[in-house]
Amino acid sequence: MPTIKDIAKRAGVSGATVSRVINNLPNVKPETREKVQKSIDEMQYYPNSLARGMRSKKTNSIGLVLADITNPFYAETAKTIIELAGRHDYSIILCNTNNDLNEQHKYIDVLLQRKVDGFIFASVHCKDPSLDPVIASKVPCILYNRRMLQNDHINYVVLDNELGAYMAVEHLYNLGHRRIALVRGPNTFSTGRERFNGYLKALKSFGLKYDEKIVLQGKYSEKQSYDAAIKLISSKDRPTAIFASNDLMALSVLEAVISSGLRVPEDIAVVGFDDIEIASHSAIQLTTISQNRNMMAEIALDSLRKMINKESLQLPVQVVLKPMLTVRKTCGSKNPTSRN
Amino acid sequence: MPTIKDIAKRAGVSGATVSRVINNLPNVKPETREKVQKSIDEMQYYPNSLARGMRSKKTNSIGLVLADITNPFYAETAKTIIELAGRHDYSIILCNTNNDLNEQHKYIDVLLQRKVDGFIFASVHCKDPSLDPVIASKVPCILYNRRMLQNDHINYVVLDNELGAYMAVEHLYNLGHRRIALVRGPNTFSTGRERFNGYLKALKSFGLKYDEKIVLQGKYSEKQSYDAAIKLISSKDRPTAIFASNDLMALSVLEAVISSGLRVPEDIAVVGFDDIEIASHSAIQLTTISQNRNMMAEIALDSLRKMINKESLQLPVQVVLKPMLTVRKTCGSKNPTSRN
DNA sequence: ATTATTTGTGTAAACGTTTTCAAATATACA
DNA sequence: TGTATATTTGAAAACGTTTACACAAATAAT
Repeated sequence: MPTIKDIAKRAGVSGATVSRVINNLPNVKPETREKVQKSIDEMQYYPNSLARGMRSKKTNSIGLVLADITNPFYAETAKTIIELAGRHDYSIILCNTNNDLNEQHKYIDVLLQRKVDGFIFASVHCKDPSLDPVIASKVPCILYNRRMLQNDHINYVVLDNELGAYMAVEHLYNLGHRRIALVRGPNTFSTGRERFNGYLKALKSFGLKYDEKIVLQGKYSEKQSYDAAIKLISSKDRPTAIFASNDLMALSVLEAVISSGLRVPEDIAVVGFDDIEIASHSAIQLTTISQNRNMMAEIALDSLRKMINKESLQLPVQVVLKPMLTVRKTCGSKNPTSRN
Repeated sequence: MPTIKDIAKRAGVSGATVSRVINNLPNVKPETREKVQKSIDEMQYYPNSLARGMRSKKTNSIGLVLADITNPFYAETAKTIIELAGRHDYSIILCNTNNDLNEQHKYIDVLLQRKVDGFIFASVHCKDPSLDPVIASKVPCILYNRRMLQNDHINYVVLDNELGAYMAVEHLYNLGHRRIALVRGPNTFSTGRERFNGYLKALKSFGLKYDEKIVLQGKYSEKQSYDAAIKLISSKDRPTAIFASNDLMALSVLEAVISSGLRVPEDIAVVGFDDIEIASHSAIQLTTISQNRNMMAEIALDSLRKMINKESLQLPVQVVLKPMLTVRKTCGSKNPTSRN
């Protein structure tokens, strides 16, 4: 592979001049520039980004650490972030933690060695010591989708999950449901907690009493939600509606309901959370809580870029976006949200 | 950020010795090693991988260039590859081309500058000049899922798409279907071509005549398939079955059928290709062609690693895996493939 | 024509590692 | 004890860029 010196030699100039051409710096005679460019093209020269990074102390890379790329929620996020990052010449190093703190710890180690310019974490645990080295390193960093419990000074972009959950339950209540079950996410995730709190808040505000027998645990994106739903369905005082803490769980709940020979929404209504692509499919038609994922990703990346470039920016960045209720068919409403 | 010199100074040794400790090289006195390690821990030192890469001529990174991360097929692939790569200390730089040759060209440029140790392409076009620089660079490279038309010496792992398509049509034929439509993928993708050929081959072998009126184009993962299905459904000589060239297209076909008020499989049978996760959902139950994606990813990565490490390996690597028919409900078969 | 300024180019140091080579120290063997 | 050998360590060069600085050449101002 040719280096800057090879180009310099062939073009009959010094390395410095080649560098100036590569970086489009001024003070290069047009004909020199042309001569150099010709050599670059002819020799298929690709400037070594390692060497550049060494000097300039910037790698133009961002570590994207996410929970599960096969969850459409994250896939859609990753797509947007890769796209936006690319426009600003950043590459994305993708890490998939499966919500495992050990995995995350290892990936953080690697990314710190790779001297990434910034981190995006989607999604952290409420209490997440694996992030300590990142914070200590002072490398810019922002949380996405889930936030931490303490750590008041850390940047994040999240949804108002409490409000989202409230809206979901409110919708069910307005449709006449009085016994509303929750298949909730883990307490160790802010989303799990906050959506649970929204559920509680809604119950209270509508005068429904909290019944712990119909609040079951379903790990995110796991088939544990299926079992939870089966349990709910077969209980003697069966709920008329199930609110699942995310769409993947809602899909599992749907599976359970269907396989039990019950109908949605006639026998049991179902609401999800996230509005992943498949939720709108005519065979699914899941009523769910939507969020503007593109905006969320955009805010995360823009903030990160500003931190990296030391542009002025009110720190910490702590953005809480508003959710939307998207009504489809799984709750039996007569007024589905119109398609865009 | 501390460097190797800072550690050396604090531990009272030379940089060389620190390097030996970091790399677990022999010939370091145990107490020295300990002393150095202590400094490393205390100072939160992370060896600069750029500098290491400069010397060792290895970046321990692999460029994964894929068509669309929001297509579960690719998301599942990415997950496996990231996981396997991590085990061998490789990081993945993820690029998302949206099947756009220009995008791909830009990403390749970036990856060549980043001096990735290898490339995985999922998925290329039949004719794909954007790959020329990669081939010229001699950086190890393997194609995944789709291959190129000429270029006989390039490595790939693909499925026997022709056979898969044949099996899909055969299944429909055995269920009594005689008028089988195809919503096909682009001719510019090997999968589109090969699956089309398999379709043709099956028609011929079962004595069915090819009718171009029921072979429509549907871009992969686009809603164009929806329109194609609508057209098929509303044609005067309506087909009794539709074979879609991948699952995402099959999902769109299902949408079209449902929204036309027809039933699957009673009025129209549907087969897909890929067996993405959602295909097995009880609300979908898509009969489809399955492939062992994990094995495919594993072969791709293992081969690539061997090329990188210059281990002996029969080149070119050109693996064609066998597909499987997974029978569910969308064709009306009484004998679904048993779940694992 | 002389000086001042601008423009264009090259030299060399620096970025943080790894690795070769040589030197110093420790150990084995007689 | 002396020599041969093995072990442990350090100095310095190299990887491929960018950039500060110096200088030469070209242009502008007097």
